[in-house]
Amino acid sequence: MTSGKKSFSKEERLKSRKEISRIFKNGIFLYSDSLSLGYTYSEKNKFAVSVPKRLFKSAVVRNKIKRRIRESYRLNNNILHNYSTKFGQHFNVLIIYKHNTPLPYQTIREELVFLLEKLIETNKKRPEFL
RNA sequence: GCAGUCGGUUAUUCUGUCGCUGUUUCUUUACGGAAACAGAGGAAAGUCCGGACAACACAGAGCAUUGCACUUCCUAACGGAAGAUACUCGCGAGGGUAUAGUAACGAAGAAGAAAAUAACCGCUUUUGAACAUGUUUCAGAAGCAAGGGUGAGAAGGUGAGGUAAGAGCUCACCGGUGUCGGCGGCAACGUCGGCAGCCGUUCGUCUUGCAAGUUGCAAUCUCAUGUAUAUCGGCAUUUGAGGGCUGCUCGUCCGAUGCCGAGGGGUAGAGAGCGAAGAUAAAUGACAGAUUAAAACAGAAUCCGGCUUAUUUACCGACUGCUUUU
RNA sequence: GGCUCCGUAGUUCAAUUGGAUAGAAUGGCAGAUUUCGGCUCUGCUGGUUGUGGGUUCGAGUCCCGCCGGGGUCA
Repeated sequence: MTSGKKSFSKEERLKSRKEISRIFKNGIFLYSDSLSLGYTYSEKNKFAVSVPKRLFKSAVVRNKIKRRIRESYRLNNNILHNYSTKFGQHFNVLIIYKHNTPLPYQTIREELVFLLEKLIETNKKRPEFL
């Protein structure tokens, strides 16, 4: 695992259409003020972002939000990787943007960190799902 | 100096830390790693046009449908440039819209007498009757487009002659149409002069010329997974039932490895198409600092050429109006 | 990404070749009826025809540009 480096390459992206629809069908969702996090268990940590076209018509705004979320995941994914190497549990994670105005980078990063820690705590409580 | 018109250019750059996509090279048994280079726009947008490219079964002919229609030049085509004419907005520089033909046919609601073969009111002459004997009233005949209200549009306009009253009925000037000739222009057309007949407007059908097969990269092809050329019924039997994502007809082509119907099964991946940006959950970024400020509109998915729309800052060129000074 | 269709009262739909005040049901409001409410009856209200231009004497209708909402294709 490349947990020491702050990278976000093709390997860590959630690409398969099947996996994403599995999250929507069977996944567990956690919420913060402006983000939703859906996840399932898997063999490797993977990550994807979605910003609905319903909220922002402009492609420029949608791209900007996606880049902010992806960047904050890249800088903070060691939270998830450290947990995985310790307990041997991996996740497919999907982040959906909910807020109807584009938020600055700082607040997005704080909310994402909050959600990732919440994800780890709920799984610590329920190890029987392994 | 201020306000404005038209045309054009520009669309940040640099440093540090971390990171993404592609190509090439090096390295490694392999996973991988390192370096170098390249990495959104003037509109990438809207999808409004046209073309390339691809598939479909396009020989060809006729009919229909749709679109376009001033002139010259450029273009593969859309379209563009420069002009012409008419209308229109602006004090102006300038901007916008339209443009083939008129032989034939049709329409123009309400209002108005009448919407093109114009007599309702009215004007004039005349016949008869009435009694109030008149510049009268009533009834009839004939002539008249000068006046009237309506309307987007009313039978060329003004003046004079003329007449019972009137009228392009005649004349002068003006406007418009057709035609002949001169001059200018490659041309559309402009301008000058002569002649003709006095000449309404809008729209549609129609006629002429040119162009157009349809569907679209989620097209299409290959591989992998899966599988089923399953099964049943009907049609047709060598001439034509049926068949086209291709407007209709003729013709042509396919046609038992056929067509139609019933019934039920499987895939949701990869590559080519696809590019010196080139992905396939889809890259071109985040933070800090500097540049006096980095801002507007906005993010490539087959490519190219236009059109239209959105829009910031700075600058350049040509020109217009107003004001002040010389 | 391509192709394609549609925007009329708060809601569901009409409106002849372009022809006059854009109509109907339902809803809302007021009144009558009832002890009160509902049902019922009567009257009123409600539209810049998505938006901006153009053609025309006249545009919901025809033409062009924007805005918004669907459908479809592998």
